[in-house]
Parts: sequence; C-alpha cells; structure tokens
Amino acid sequence: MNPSIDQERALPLALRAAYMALHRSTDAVLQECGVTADQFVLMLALREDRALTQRELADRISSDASTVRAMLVLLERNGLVQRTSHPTDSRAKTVELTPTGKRKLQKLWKAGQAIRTSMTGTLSSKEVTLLIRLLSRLKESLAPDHNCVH
Amino acid sequence: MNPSIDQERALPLALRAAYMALHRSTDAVLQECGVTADQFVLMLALREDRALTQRELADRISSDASTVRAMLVLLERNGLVQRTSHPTDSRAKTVELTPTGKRKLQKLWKAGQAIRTSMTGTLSSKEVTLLIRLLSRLKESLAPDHNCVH
DNA sequence: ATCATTTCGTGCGTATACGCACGTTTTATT
DNA sequence: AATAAAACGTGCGTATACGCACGAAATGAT
Repeated sequence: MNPSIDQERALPLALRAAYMALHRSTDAVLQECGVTADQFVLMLALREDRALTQRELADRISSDASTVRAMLVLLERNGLVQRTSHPTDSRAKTVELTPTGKRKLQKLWKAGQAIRTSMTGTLSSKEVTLLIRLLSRLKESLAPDHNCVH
Repeated sequence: MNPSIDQERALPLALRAAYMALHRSTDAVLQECGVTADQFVLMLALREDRALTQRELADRISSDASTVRAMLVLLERNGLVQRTSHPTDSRAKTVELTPTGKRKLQKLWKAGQAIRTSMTGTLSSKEVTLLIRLLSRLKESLAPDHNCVH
C-alpha cells in the first residue's frame, strides 16, 4: 500500500520537528562548554578519522564546503582544531583536532550523554535500529543523483 | 533490550543527515519559485489555520519567535503574507496569506510533490506511519519540559 | 485597584547553511 | 606536451536559527 497524502504531508514536518528539537537540546547542553551542536558534530567526525580534508569533512557531517570553512575558522580561533596544508595536494588542507580539542571533545561527549540517553530512553534497541535504517533510506532517496522524477 | 552505544552515536547523525537532505532538496526545487524551504513550511502552517499569531506560528513550525519575525518581514516584502494588529490583544499581530500568497502556495505544493513522492517512494504506508511515530516520540523525549535527568 | 509576573513583538549579535564566482592546483583528454 | 575539465578552498550575499534584553501590553495575585 502506498503512503497517503496525509502521510506525505506529515513526514517532512515530523522530520523537521525532531531534528530541530535535537539541535536545540544539544545546543543548550553544550552551551556551558562554549561549543555549538554543529561544532560538536564536526569534532566528532575529526575524532574518527584524523587528517581529513575540509571537503571530506563537509561530506561526513552532511554540510557545505563554505559552511565548514566558517566553522573551522571559529574552531581554529578557539584553539580546538588545526589546519595544515596537505602534503601531496597543495590545493587541500588537512584538519585535525589539537590536544586541547581532543580534551574538549571528551567533555562534550559526557555532557551530551544526557541527550543521547533521553533520545533512546523511550525506544527499544530494535526501534532505534529501525529508525536509523528508515532515516538512511530517506536520505538516499533524496540524494541529488537519485533520479526522483522521470 | 536497551539501545547500544553505537546506536546512540548513530541516531543523531542519521537524523541530521536525513533532515539536511530534505532541506537541501526542497530548497533546490522551490528555488525557481523564489521561496525557500522554510518559507514554504511557514506558509503551509498559515494555510491550515488562518489568523495565526507570530508566536503560534513559531510553535507550529518548530521555530523561534525572532526567526519567524525575520521570515515574515521578507515574506511581507514579497507580498506573500500580511500582518495586522490583533483585534483584542494589542501586543500581538495576526498573520495571514495574501491572495498572491495563496496562489503561490498552490504552485509550491505542486513543485514540492516530487520531493514528497520520492521521500515516500521507497517506503510502504506502514513504514511511513511508523517513522512518523518514532520521530514524534523522539521529539517528545527532547522537549524542554520533559525532565530527562533528575 | 495596585503591583508582580508573564507574554508579545522587536532589535542585536553570533553561528550555521547554501549558492555562486573566483583563483589555484590537480586530473583527464587529446 | 598542451589544453580542457574537474576539484579544493576562499569570499560574498542572503536566509535561517537562537539567545538575550528591551518596551509595551495582558494576566495574575493580593
């Protein structure tokens, strides 16, 4: 059975409302650390793989190149990240967390634990897995290269 | 079974990625109409109930009062909405779509149909219903008044 | 009725978010 | 090898997004 018109109308709004709530809560919790929710996401991406390019960073956090740049300028000013010219590609810059940034990230992770707990608090493990899968499929179906109409 | 650490880490990122993809796609599709994705959401809220207050509007679209104001200033400049002082409450202003705004909204709805179709294209009706429910519970668990930690 | 509290909209400062155009460098084409 | 095409980062303009403080008005308490 295909989704109804009402569902098509409700889904985008539900997605928006949930994300906005997450973003606001995270911002509020991390405020005392002097880091925004988006900066936290960026730093998390840097923890996983170090020596990322700004472009790679943008892809990982589902953001834009110029947005990432603006964020990096602020993070660099605060001494949390460091940008150096790429060893082989002289166009690119590699980004990595400074020691201060790594320490800060640990604090942020602890501070954000309350959010993650309350997010998954009312959901079972299976529900969370399902939700992640559905969101992932949703994202894929909205990818620019994914031909949606004729 | 409680959600695992990996799930707790993945869920926020999946939610962010899905919303960003939706927002980008919508902006791209509506660009030729000269209206942003967020303005579209605002106008949709005005179609449902007319004579809304700016505050009510902010609540419905999960946005902030000052953000809504900035959006309304632009929409009013483009002749899509109209603000008049509230009949009984002289603090408030009521907002409504202009005739031009209503016509524009119909165009936007048609232009956005491709997005909604491709969003729900790979999902069954039951999956969409489930996804909306899960997102709604997520939002509730992140509500400011919802005591997450003692 | 008076006063404290709350609510409404506004203005300001800052941080995303994105498109676009630009210069530089790499990669692909021939 | 010379040229075309693509990728990287930058800068600019515009639109959210939010907190905060302010003045004005409504609502609550006593």
